[in-house]
Parts: sequence; structure tokens; C-alpha cells
Amino acid sequence: MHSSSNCADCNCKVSIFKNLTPLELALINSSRFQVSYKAGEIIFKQGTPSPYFVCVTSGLAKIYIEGYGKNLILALIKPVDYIFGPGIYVDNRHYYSASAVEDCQACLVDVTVFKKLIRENPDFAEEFIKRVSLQSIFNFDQVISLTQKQMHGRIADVIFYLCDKIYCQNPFELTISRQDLADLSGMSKESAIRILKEFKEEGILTLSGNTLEVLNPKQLRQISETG
Amino acid sequence: MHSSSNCADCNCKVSIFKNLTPLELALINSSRFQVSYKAGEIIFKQGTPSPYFVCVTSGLAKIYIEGYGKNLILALIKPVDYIFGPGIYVDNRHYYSASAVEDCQACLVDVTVFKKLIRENPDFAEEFIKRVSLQSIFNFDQVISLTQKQMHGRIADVIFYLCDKIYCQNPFELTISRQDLADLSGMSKESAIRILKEFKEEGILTLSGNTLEVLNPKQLRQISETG
DNA sequence: TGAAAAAATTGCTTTATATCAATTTATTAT
DNA sequence: ATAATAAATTGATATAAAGCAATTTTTTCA
Repeated sequence: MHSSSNCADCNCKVSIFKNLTPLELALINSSRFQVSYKAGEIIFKQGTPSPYFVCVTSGLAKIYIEGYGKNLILALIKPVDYIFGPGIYVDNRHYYSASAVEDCQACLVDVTVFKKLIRENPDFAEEFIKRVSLQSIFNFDQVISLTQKQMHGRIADVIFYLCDKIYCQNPFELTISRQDLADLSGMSKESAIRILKEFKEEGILTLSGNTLEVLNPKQLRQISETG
Repeated sequence: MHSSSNCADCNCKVSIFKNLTPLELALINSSRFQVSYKAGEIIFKQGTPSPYFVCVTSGLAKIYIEGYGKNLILALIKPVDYIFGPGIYVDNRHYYSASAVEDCQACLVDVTVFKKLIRENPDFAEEFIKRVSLQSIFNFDQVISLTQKQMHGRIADVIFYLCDKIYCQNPFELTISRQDLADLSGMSKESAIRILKEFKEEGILTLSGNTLEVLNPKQLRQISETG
């Protein structure tokens, strides 16, 4: 949304940077550059080297694993959040791909600078570990949903994720495709569509065009919990 | 296996401790105590407070998420490896349970000591982040196997995991139950048993008593890859 | 604006996998 | 050693979910 010539003044700073000193922010700023991505464009590909910490400052991106014939979306990334995979401390390769779902702007920061600050600032390191841990907990929930719930429960979970964590409003404008919805919930797009239709018919939600409104969150929660 | 009165001399040290100074090891040692678990005993339960870094020095343990009616085993933990969940940097709660599969011995270390060392020793912190990252990459592989492969491929993956990562020999003595096998591969125990039987009939492996030998790793790899 | 391409939708069919029930084998405790 | 209990195995049945094909709607682009 808003860009700045300086990280110190930037109002699009990721919260993980909150413990950095002005000097440290200046270091980040000096290695930083801005990039724009059109909807659909690849930000990086699974398997390629991973030289940047990617901070999404506008739009919406997805990170996804390219599996056996289909994709699994691990998360949607909205402003102001970052993309920073586990490969950076292992072999400097990406273990998932990222692409822009809506037009995006991002700031890229050199990973060596990032790693240097992790070593030098314990508060920053601790905050980073905390964020990695939260991500891990989120992944646990996700894997349980994907492996132990039936399709209705999985779609319910994805709708709550979109409503509560991504678009943060109800009704909301669905900017991701049905295929993305399927890749988030680990099913075929046909199945995802059918279940949305059922939910409409049962009055749990409305979906006209791409505007989705959850009408009966209690029932949807019930569906999520009974699997 | 071997215990010691002092972490500095211990031959059961987890590799993550390699960057600690003698003084730091002494600090760990001072807060450490040893515990024995019989096969089947719970080490800790999902949802409970998480005050210890658990280092498994003998036997075999499992960490598993208690989901909707069934469990998902995230990993088996063998000597010398540690159990240290993401809750420690979040809300000090366990996000998975742990129990002994074989009789186990473990050293428990106070998490506050662990966290203190993470702040004070950047090499240790970096090594820890690296280990967390490796864990995360392993989980990615696991979730793709669980969500995108059919049962044969998932069982193949679990057999490779057991053979290459846990028992580290072929043939090996299967010390986990069929239910554990099912909880590792996200299916019912009946299905797991049926697929093992098929693999036997096709000459891919032998399984007499609980001794499993992979006879045709190439074909098993093929099955793993074609899903 | 209109044609072409892509995305979404729907019905039908097939299949992978769970569930249930019964039986056998192995383990534990008296 | 033997009964009691738990684990493993097997077969039969039910069903959740994918795949396929056809159609409609939406989007893109010349």
C-alpha cells in the first residue's frame, strides 16, 4: 500500500522487526528492494535458491507445496506478513513455491543480513523462534484437519481461516479461485464446489459472485468440529 | 544406554548441544534429572504445561497429535534425540503428546535454562533454528505423503522411514504396533495390515513375527513415488 | 465488441478406504 | 501352565470422494 524510502519510517513493517534498533533497521533498509507482482505471477519456485526474506506489503500471496500432481496451499500471505521458509537455515533452497493471488508488492531483504541480526539481537532471535513456533502450531491444526476430517469439516475450516485470518470481515470478497479453495482443503475442485453449494442450500452461507457471507457460524463451527 | 553424572562427559549428548561451552553444559547439568518410562507410559500429554526439554537417551518414544477420534504420529524419537515442541515459545503448553513405545530413559532439562542459552549463545540458537527447520521440512514431506498419496505409497514411505531413519538396518525388528503403523500413515489399522500383506505376497518384503525385511527397495521406492 | 480461453458448475460413474464383525494369534498375569 | 486380555488378521459391506465428461459462466485479449 504505502511505500517508504526507509524501513525506519515505514508503516508496512512486519511485526517481527519490532525489536530492532534504528541502526539495525538501517542495515535492513540498505539491502532492501521493492518488487511488484501481477496476480498469478510466481514469486519463487520450490527447489530454487532462497536469497531473500520476502515481506508482502500489499495484495495477497499464497505459499504452496507442489506435490504429486497437485498443490497444497500452506498459507495465504497478506500485508504485512513475511515469507521465509525453513530451507534458509538448511540448504538455502525453497521447500515451497510462492505466487501472487492478487497483485502484490513486496520488499526483499538479503538473508545474510537477516541471519546476522538473528545472531546479534537475542530479542529478535526469540521473536523469530516464536513466529516459527506459531507457524508450526498452525501446521499441526492444518494436518489434523486434512487427515482426520471429512470434506465438509475441511471446507468449514478453510472458510473460518479466510473469514477470520485473511479477509477479516464478513461478508468478504473471495479473491482466490475454487482451485485454490480445493488446494487449501486437500480435495478436488469439484468436491469443493459441491460442498459450498450444499452449505448455500442449508442456509449456512450465501455466495453470490465471489461475495461470501457466513450466515450461521455456529452451525459451521459444528461441522468443523464433528469432522 | 549409558548415563553419566555430568553432561560434559556424557556420551548421550544430543548433537544440538555441540556448540555449548563447558560452563553452559554445567548449567544444563545442574537443572537436569533422569527419568525412566516403561513401554506404553505417557511422557507428557497434549495441552499440559511444558516445563522441560526432553532428551531421549535410550529406548524409543513417539510424539503424536490426539485428533478427532484417532492419533497422528508425527515422529518416532530414538536415542539420542530430543523432544521439544513449538508451545515452549508460545504459551508453554504441549501441542502434541509423547509416550514410550519401548522402555525409555530420558534426561529432562528446565526450559528456562534452555531459553537462556538460546539468548546467550548465537551458535546454539542458530543450531536450534536449523533443527527446527529440518523438522519443518520433514513435516512438509509427511503432509504431502498423507494428503496426496494413496495407502500403498504412504505405507511405503513409513517403511522407508522406519528402515532408514529409525531402526537403521534391514532386516529390522518392528517394535511399534500395527496401530502405530496406521497412525504414522494416516489410515485404519486394518488397511495398514492388508497392504503389508500385499507387499509380502508381491515379494517386496518379508514379515515374520515382527522382523521386517525389505527385499525389493527399488519397487518400494517406485510405489512411494507413484503415490 | 466479439471470439477464444479459462474457470466454474453439474451429473454420473468408479474406486479407494473406512467400518463392522468374526476369528486367530500373541501377550500378560495369576 | 492356563485363563484372560489384548493385538493382529481376514472377509464382507458401506460410503466418501475422485475422476470424467458435458455444459455454463466468466474472463481475457485481439
